[in-house]
Amino acid sequence: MAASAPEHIHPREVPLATALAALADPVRLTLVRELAAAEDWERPCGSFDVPVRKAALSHHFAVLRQVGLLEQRDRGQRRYNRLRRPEFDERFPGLLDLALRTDLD
Amino acid sequence: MAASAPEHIHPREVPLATALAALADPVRLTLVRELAAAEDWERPCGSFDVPVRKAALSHHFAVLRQVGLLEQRDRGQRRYNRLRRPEFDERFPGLLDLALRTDLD
DNA sequence: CGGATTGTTCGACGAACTTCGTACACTCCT
DNA sequence: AGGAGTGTACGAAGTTCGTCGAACAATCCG
Repeated sequence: MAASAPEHIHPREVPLATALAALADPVRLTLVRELAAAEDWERPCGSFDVPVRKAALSHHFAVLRQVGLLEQRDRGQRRYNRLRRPEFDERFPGLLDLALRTDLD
Repeated sequence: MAASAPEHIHPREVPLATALAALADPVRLTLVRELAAAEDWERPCGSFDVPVRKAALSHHFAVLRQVGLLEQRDRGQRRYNRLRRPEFDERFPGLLDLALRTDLD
């Protein structure tokens, strides 16, 4: 699995422009939407349907982590994911709701 | 003034990711905020306090126009600006409000 | 008309972003 | 111990983005 434990930061410390840039990407938007449709800790990194290889996928997960939207936890040989929805909503009200609206694509 | 009349498109035709990308830039964020603080048609393009030359400034205005957030109108030798706030809010509820919150920077 | 003002367009440059392949780290299972 | 499975780190390549200077267009004014 991963070489190092993932570092998490709180959405509080994230500038608005950084959060917008993180969500302004089709791959990351897909990740966020699939995560929102699943239970917390249900999905390991490799279980997402996106058209990039695992190196790029790992990068996108890092971006989402660095805006405080994603939390990761290692269990066994996999890294499981969870959306930090309450924390992110508190900092950027309505933004995640907007990102989940597939009718706006 | 301008070489061609500005072309406007409605926010309805703008994908979410494009709108997010347009607002994920510090210069454009400044433009939007100064516009929000002014009356409609009050500010010509050259009246904004941003650290870029006019070529770059023109580019940023074009980006905002192409996401349906900015409307421009020529009068005399100047091009005046207005935020298309109701239209944009209808398409992306809450997004502009978020962009105007300087406490999130 | 001629000059000043305002903003766009064009071509170019550097920085940043995205992706990839490969190598490595960690865990589970036999 | 060894092998398979999962994800990260690193370096390289290609693309996109933001910026600039210079040239151009349109308007106003003397």
